Amino acid sequence: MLDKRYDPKKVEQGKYDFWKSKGYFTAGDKTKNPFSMVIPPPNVTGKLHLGHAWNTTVQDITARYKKLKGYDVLWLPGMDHAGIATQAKVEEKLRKEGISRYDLGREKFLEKAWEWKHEYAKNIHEQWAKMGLMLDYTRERFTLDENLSRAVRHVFKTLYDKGLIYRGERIINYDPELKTALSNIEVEYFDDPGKFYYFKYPIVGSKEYLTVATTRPETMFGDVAVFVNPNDKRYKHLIGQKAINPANEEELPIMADEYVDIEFGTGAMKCTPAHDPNDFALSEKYHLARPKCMDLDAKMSDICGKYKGMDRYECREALVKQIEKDGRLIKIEDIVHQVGHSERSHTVVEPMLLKQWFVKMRPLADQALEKSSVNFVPTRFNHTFRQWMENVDDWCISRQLWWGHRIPAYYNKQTGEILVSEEEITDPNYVQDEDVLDTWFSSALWPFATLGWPEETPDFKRYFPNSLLVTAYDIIFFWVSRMIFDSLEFTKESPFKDCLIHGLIRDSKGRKMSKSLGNGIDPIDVIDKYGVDALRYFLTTGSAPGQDIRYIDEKVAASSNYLNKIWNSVRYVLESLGESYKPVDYKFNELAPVEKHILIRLNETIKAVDGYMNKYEYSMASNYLYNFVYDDFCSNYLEMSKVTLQGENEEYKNIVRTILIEIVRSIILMIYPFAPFIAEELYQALPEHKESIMIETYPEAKKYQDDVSEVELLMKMIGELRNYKVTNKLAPNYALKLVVESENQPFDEFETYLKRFTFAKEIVFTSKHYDKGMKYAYGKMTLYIEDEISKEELEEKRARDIAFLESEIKRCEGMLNNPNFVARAPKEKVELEQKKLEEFKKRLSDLK
RNA sequence: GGAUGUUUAGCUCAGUUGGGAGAGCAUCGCCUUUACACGGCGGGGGUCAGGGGUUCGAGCCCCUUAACAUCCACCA
Repeated sequence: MLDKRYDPKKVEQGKYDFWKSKGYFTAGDKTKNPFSMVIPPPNVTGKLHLGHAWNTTVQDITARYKKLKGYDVLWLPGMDHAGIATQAKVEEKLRKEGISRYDLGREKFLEKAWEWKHEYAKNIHEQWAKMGLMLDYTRERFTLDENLSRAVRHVFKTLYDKGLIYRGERIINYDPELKTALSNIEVEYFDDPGKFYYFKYPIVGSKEYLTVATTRPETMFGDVAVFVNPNDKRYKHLIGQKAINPANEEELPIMADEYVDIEFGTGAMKCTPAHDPNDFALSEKYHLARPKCMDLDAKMSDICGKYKGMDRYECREALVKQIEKDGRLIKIEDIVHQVGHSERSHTVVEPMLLKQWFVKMRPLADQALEKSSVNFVPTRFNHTFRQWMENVDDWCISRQLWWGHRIPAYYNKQTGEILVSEEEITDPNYVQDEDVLDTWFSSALWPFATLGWPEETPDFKRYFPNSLLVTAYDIIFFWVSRMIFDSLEFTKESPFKDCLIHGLIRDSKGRKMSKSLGNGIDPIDVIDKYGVDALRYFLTTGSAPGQDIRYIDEKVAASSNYLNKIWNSVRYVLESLGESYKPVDYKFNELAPVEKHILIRLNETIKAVDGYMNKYEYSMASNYLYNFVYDDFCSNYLEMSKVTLQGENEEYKNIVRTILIEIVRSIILMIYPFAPFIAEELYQALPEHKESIMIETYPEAKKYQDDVSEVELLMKMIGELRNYKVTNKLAPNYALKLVVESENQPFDEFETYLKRFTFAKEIVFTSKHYDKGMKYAYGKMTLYIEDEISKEELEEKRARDIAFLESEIKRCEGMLNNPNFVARAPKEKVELEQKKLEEFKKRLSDLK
């Protein structure tokens, strides 16, 4: 017996462990077709947030739905070592203990990092369990597992041998706090307030000077030239001359290149090849030197004279003061400009000239553009992906960290020769590269490396390519695109068939959830308050694909109320079964119209829901189910069925009970992917059930058909009579006297239902023309309310109805008189409109 | 500068090849009716951002304007 109230805590109790222990999460049934997904591996840096909850719920809904549809579902779990993020956290923890990673050394530090990993992996497992995710833990992976590491080395070596990985000195984004290189996409640009400094650069052998403006005076020690535009009339005569660098009194050649924008600043630009990518390009073009004025701590280097060792910002201030003292400062302008910040440490990144490892992107990107068959949902994200691929730069993959996959490159101590090897080289003449690889280098192999690749394992053969990948749009560049090009390069196939993209979750005001704003919401708190099913339902319904959603507490509460509604309707059905209940075989054609009607609606609903589930349109699917549950089932049929259940016809009672069970069973199965815990609880309470809902099959739509328009008329009449009472300030149970004029006698129970729902004291059925009281014309039938109704009221109602019908008739006629419509529209649509027109015309003539 | 998205009821949002504008919350009225007061029944509230076009018919398709948001690329 179910409790009177739906209690999420009680319902959730024990179910996850039960499912897991039964092995329902484990894939491998070879008699079925495979459906495979890999989880986007969360970072082992902290606890999961609402974004993870959303992402994993979408996958879990898919997995549970597909399982019920008869697939062998593999949903592979795992976690990401998250190089920079984790190392930063571990270092922060050590700092609080007063130690740095250098105090510990590489090996000891890595031990600490592994400790951290184990601790946080435990948290993540607990959260996955709370969310109810049907993950196949027998296949769980971690990006630093030996088999994944082997895949990483294999990929590195193969790309290196093909010339697609190279080591070179280029301008990269450097994070001075974490002391590592970053890739371009790990840099976030913000509008920062800054200053634009205008300095005098005296011309050698002349009294003239050139005004050069810069936002970064501290890099002046690395200047090698001043550039102007060759077409700039102001400076034409200076090209080829020399200017004095006011920072260090060195002579700089004045050179010309089209790159310089005449309009911007003073039209004269200082060139610092080692600290600016554009200047670096100029230095390549003109073979200029590339002096570095900063070291790896972002402190000023040897070439900076008295500023050596100074912090970059302190140097800026001091240098400007010095130049001002020298009388060479013209002005300082306040500006707002875009400044790059490290995605992880949030410090201002420093473009630096460093020797790093790169993936040569052009050939890989072109291949991806040409051969990718990934089907993005919604499709517009395909453009996002393609656009990025078309403009991608080479990918800097080396990181000056310890936590990660060590670069499998070895250098000959004498010759400096590079040896790349998948196996460890123990030859004492060789020393391994100190750096590790970008985390995303290994994540990019996730869909196939987790299945055993590069070995042709049975899992790899069966579950690759994956059926689906689900992720938020913010990591299409970081992850999705890289999986696609690596997969095409190494497996010759796209990594997954479909890629379902969802949005980001925001707070109730639409702001991003962030630690600094303190507006983050812990999924666990939500679960404690409303239950995990309500959270899951909230996250995956009521929004459009690819859109962001806001967390709104009231909506989770509403979800919980909906589940409570289902709970209570099921409880009622179960309680109304009685001792003697036995399911019976019934023939649809022999049922009463009310039963036919609800079964037709049920099957329409199943068809719609199943269709949308299949397209990953969970919002639409849930919407159809919701309307069915509230309107068709709870408000209408459930109430109507009480007439039979409280009546004397024992035989038909059992048919109604059978149908009620069939309906709630279908509802439970359809709500199950969204809300598995309550669904399992309700399912177990059904008179006939398997060991678990997880091994059930999804309801199948039956093709029932019949004319049930009388049932619809009945409902319409009930609605109008209720409305009539409210607008006339009559009590809901006020007993009206009704007359129903009808050509044919409506179905047997028509009167009973009408009476029960409207408290009518008397209903007269007649086939003769009648005309008294308030009139509601439905074409087939006309309803009259015989009561103390004023003339004006009647006239008003009549005028309203006539106006409505006339406008509808006009609409129908407009359509039907259009040869294009009749010729092109679907036949059913045309017929439907003809039918409607006929009915409207009849009703209008009834009124007049 | 380029791209994408958003603009629909007081608020938050749905709206499936173009074919009678919806939900939740809020609000108002009635109802302690034996599944559910985490409820029932009913109501009010929208020129679907503005303009133009295609069409018999546009929230939906095309063009355009505006506001907001996001992403990419950026000038020292």
